[in-house]
Amino acid sequence: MFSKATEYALRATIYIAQKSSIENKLSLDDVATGIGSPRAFTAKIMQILSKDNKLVSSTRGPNGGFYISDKAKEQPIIAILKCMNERDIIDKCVLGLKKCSEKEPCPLHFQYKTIKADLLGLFELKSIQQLANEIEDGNATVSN
Amino acid sequence: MFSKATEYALRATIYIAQKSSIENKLSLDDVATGIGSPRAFTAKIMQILSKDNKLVSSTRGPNGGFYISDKAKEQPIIAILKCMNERDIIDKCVLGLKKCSEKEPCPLHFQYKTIKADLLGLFELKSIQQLANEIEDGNATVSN
DNA sequence: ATAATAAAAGATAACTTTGTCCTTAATACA
DNA sequence: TGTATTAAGGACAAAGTTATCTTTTATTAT
Repeated sequence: MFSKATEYALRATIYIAQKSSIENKLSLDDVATGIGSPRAFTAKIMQILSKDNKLVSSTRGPNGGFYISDKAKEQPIIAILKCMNERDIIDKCVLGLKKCSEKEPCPLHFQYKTIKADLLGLFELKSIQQLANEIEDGNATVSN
Repeated sequence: MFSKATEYALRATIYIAQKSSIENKLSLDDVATGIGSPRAFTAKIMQILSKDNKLVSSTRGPNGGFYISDKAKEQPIIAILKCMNERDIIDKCVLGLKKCSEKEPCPLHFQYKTIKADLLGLFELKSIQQLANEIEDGNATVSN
C-alpha cells in the first residue's frame, strides 16, 4: 500500500510516541533498532518527520534525540501520511485512471469508494497516542 | 495501491474482454491506445498476461493480436493480480511488519483486517466479464 | 517460396526508491 | 574553550520500476 519510507515513518512515529518524552529522548539508533529499519535511511525519514518540529521534535547534541509532544500525539495518523506526501494514495483510482470520478468512473469506482472511505476513516480517527497505547498495553508491536 | 504495471494489466484485460473476440482480436496498438498506456511497456505486460494463453490469449502474424476466451472472462479479477504477482499486496501489513498476525499484531492490524477482507472480496467476486459489461453499458471506462 | 504482419524476446536506458557514507552544525558539559 | 555527542545535510550507490528500441519468431496471404 505505502512506500517503505512511509511504513518506517508510521512505525517510527508510533514508537517514539510510546517510548519517549521531552526528558527522555530517543536516539536515531534507538528508533532504527526499535522498529527494525535501516539506520541511515531512517535518519532521512526522521529529517522529514521532524522538519520544523511539527510532528516529531528533535534536538542535537548530548542527550539530544527525538521525541513527540503531548499535543502532537493527539494528531491522527493521517498527519504522518501528509508529512510523507502520501496522503493522496488513499484517493487514487485503483486502476490508475487520472480522471476517475463519479461522472467518469472506472468499473471498480463505486465499490472501491467505500473501501477508500473506510481506510480514510481509520487514518483520520486513530491518533498517534492511541496506537502508542496499544503498544504500551502489550496489545501490539511496531518491531520487525 | 498497485504498481503501474498491474494497473495497466487490469485495464488492458478488461478492455480486451470488452472489445475483442476470437474472430476480432486487438493489436498491441489497439490496447495501448484504448487504455492510454505506453505502447512498448504495455507489450511487456501483455507478454506476462498471455503467457501460456492462460488469462489472455494471443496469436502472431496477420490478423493476430490479443483476445480473451469466454471461459477466461469468467475469472475473478484477482486472477490478474496473481498473474502479475501482486496478489499478496492485499495481505501485507499496513505498517510493513513481516510477522504481523493475530498473535503478534501491529497497532492497526484488527481494524485494517476488515478493510483487507473487503478489498479481497471485491477482487474475488467481480469477474473480468462483469467489469467489461460496465464499460459495454457505458457505465464505466478504462481509458486514460 | 516470399513478403507482410504482428507478437515474443532481449538489450538497454531513464527514473524512482531505497539505502549508505561522510562532513557539517548544534548542543551540553567538563 | 575544547571535546564529546547527536541530528542535519549532501553526495553517492544499489536496486527496482517504468519505458524504449531492436531483433527474432510465428503466422497468414500472395
